[in-house]
Amino acid sequence: MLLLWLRVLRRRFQHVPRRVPCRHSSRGAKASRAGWEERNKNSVKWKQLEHKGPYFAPAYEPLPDGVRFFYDGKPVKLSLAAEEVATLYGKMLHLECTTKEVFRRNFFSDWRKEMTAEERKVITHLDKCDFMEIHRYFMERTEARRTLPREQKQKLKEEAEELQQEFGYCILDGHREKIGNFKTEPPGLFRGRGDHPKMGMLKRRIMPEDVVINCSRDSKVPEPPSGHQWKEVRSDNTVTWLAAWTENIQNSFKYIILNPSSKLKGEKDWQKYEVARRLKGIVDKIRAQYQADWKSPEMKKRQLAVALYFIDKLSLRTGNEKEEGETADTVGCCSLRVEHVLLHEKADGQEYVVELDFLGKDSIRYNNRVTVEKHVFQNLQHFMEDKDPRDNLFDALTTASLNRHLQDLMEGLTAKVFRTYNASITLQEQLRVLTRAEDSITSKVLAYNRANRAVAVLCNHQRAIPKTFEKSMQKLQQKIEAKKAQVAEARVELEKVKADLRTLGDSKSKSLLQKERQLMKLEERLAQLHMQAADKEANKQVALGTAKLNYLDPRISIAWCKKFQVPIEKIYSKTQRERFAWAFNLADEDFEF
DNA sequence: AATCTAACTTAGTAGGCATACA
DNA sequence: TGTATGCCTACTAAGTTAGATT
Repeated sequence: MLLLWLRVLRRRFQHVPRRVPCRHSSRGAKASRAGWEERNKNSVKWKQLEHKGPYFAPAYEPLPDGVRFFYDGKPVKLSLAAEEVATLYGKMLHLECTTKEVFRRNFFSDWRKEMTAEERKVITHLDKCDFMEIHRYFMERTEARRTLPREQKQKLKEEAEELQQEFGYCILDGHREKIGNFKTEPPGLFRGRGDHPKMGMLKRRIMPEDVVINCSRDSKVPEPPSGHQWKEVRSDNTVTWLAAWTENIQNSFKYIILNPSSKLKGEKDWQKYEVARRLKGIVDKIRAQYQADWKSPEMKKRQLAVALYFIDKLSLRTGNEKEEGETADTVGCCSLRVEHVLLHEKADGQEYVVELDFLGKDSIRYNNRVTVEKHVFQNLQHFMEDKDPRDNLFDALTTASLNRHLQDLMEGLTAKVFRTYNASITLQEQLRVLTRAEDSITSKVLAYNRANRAVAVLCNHQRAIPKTFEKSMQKLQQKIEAKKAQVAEARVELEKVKADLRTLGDSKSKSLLQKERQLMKLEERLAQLHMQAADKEANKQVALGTAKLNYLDPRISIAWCKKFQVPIEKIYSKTQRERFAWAFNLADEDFEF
């Protein structure tokens, strides 16, 4: 107990890098020194790093006098601290999370901590709190900003740009690089995903005193805001972050990091895909091995073989253990429980069907039925025998042991590489199947999106159905109906011209040709609309962006664009092109993943 | 060997913004 | 010229991995 407490204390008040010792610290044993220096040399991320430190969220601005908080029907003037937290809740009143019991309980408990003793005595039930005026005030403010005259908006934009120029860049090894997030996160109420036990807790304001600055020794050290000081200034060139602080919800670090367009990030991205390409070279061997291991007499080996099969075939995440009660209950491959698996000897006319149904990352549901080999099926039956629904399916397996095994198979191989590999190889293959050189650019882009979608489905990248989906779908249907009518009309006209032609001779043959061409065009357009509608429906719940940004080797897409003369702008937005800048010189039209 | 956790990648969403449309 | 629409980006939560510690 005491030990635990000490650990918590240390976690709270120190910020000691544990992975790589500070490069200036003296080393003990001489024998380990060479190894350390070797490792350290590889892990040096920069020689020079200079920046202005984070930009802090604006101080709290008290509510104007006309905006009141009511308790039990009576207006109550809150202390500044209590008022600030009340506004955080009031702003969110229109969101569903404020109706959730856990959210309300956590919020109220944390809010009471900010109250004066006096307030705490009076405000004892959230049900009796009325934030309506606060809510209205913030909604009106948002609305006012939205309807600001053009030149005012322009001015705000310029101010934002100025801020970006001042705080949004750093110097890294002589190059001016964009920072990803140069602002500290403002205080707010924690919005976990899914059934998060901590939703509604107060995420406290970050002060300069919380922030560790990382920059090179000889650089201009950023100035803390006046009257304040940094928690620490250090110079650790084995890490890539510029500043860091501990957040109070999970007690973990938050970092100020570089933008994906930076050289450092780009190189890392390139490396990631190179590892995945190396996997391509030995994946057959790995598959053969895990298939053989399904028959191993060792339970451990069989569990590993079946888990790896899932990771490979279904592109599941590895699935680390999580501390119960600290986060939403979600799982990945290694943390699957018996309750997440259903075995069907026969289903949908197939033998050996496995049904997986669980909440994965971000509490997104994974629900899939898949036919497996008999050995896999029998192994699963065995793994589930005499277990409770809440027991782990792979009880003899951890992510660490899995990754250790993979590391032995190939340097740099970890479980997530399979996701990258399968995603990229699927894109390449689908592009090959779906692209027709003679198609229009529009059709080719459609084909690309379909290939992208195949990957997104594989990786289970979902999104909420867009709020306007039904409406815009209806609109598209109307367009289709209108086009159908046009086609019908064109047909009638064509028939009429044909009839005229028979009675009046060939004097109108030119008009016949014209009508035929017109009909064809309309039919083509109708077919296109049908395709668009089918695509829209298929995309309803599928998020394409995640795969595009994180799993698909950009060289595949760039090569495809070059080969089929599709402008890259049709595939990548401006920021995406900046992010993938590293790939443009590395991919000619016959690049193969 | 198990556990912890720093540092990094991967993830969905809200809302801003540009563009199409009336 | 204002409004609806759909795309894009900022934001930040939630994963993975591996070195250090116990």
